[in-house]
Amino acid sequence: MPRITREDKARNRQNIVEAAGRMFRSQGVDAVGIAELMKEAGLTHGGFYNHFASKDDLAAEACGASFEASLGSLEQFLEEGADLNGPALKRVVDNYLSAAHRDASDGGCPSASLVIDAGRHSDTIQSAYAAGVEGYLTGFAEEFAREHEGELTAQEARERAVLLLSRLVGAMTLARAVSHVQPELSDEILRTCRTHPLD
Amino acid sequence: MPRITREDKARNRQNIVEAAGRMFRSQGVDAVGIAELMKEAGLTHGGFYNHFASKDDLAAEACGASFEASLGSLEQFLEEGADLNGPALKRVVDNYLSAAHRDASDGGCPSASLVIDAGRHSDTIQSAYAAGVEGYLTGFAEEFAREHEGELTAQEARERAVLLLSRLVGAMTLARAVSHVQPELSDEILRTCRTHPLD
DNA sequence: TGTACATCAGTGAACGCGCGTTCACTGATGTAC
DNA sequence: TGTACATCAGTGAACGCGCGTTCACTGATGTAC
Repeated sequence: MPRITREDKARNRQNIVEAAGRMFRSQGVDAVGIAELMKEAGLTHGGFYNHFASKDDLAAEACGASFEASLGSLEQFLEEGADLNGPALKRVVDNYLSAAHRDASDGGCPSASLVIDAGRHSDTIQSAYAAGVEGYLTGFAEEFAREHEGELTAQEARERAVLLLSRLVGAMTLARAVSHVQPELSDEILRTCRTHPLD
Repeated sequence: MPRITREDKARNRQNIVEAAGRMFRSQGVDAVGIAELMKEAGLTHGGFYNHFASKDDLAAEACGASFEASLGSLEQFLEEGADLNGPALKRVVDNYLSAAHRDASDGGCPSASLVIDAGRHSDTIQSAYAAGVEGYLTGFAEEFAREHEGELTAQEARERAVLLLSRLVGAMTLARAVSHVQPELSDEILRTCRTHPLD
């Protein structure tokens, strides 16, 4: 029917979601326009509404997709880590609180990048965000339980997950907030929280 | 010279800064328009540029003023706390990670409310934000040193301050991000971090 | 398999709107004498 | 102290701009026969 194939349409849609995922995370939902976003996906702005009912709808889907990708990486990281020496979560933390993640052009972990956007936009976005956060907490809690088998109750593992994610998100958002004017302070925040992730 | 007295002008200016402080913290800098903000201060939008060179300039000043007020409250809280039984910082944490603070209509602590705005706006704002964060860290570190006199090196007190602020900011922003769609998760985050602020 | 045609993804101009900012105007205040 | 006048804070209309969204149009694709 269209002047492109169905496969092309599906690919275009996916390109939009992925571009939005990156741009919304790195610049914030409000700071990215439809035209800019469609251009990044290799299209013109007019076609946007062939794929999504509104910008908010796309934001919610992009948020969900970003979390899905991010959680996928986390799972993979933890599985690989099980074979190496040293606790895998420690390596997750070192990666999370790295300068590279702070400066990531794709915005990095959605838990940190979208934490303010989630609260300030539609409930659709907030629901996708909350589901992603729950995914992170579950993943962390499972890993805590695995690394301290028999020593931690499920409740304690869950608590540690909440404590860890709060620390990670706080440290990363703070580090980003001051990185341009106080790079040493930004580095100090990351370094300190890397060294004592659960103190 | 003007049709109001100099005192009136100064009072108007202060009203604008205070209104901006509240509104920027609770809704974000971009979400608040000049007209809306001037109305809240009891004025019309045209007069804005008699007081400030740009919206960014006001945002920076409002950020600084919000931190000043916030740090003032903190100092006072800590001084009062010295007389009471129980560590004062524990009470600071309980206050910070309360549902009331999460839902505060004035946006609450600028460290948490402006953490994303700081990174995404002009360096003027970011500088004011970074100075405020440094103020919080110094205040916390001093109190840690006071409460554990002789047990902590200055370095260790500073580290604890960084760890605590990261936890507080992360927990508060996460709790706010999910509060409308997952109120139980939001409460869980606050409760867990209240119970184990430095674990 | 071949042909005629309806579909609809993509295009880019256009719409309405709200934003930050500018401007001509006003009139009470502060100043100069 | 009293008067004449210059100043400038406040007002509200207006400007230019970019936004999200809509629309008429296009033409290759997918479908019906």
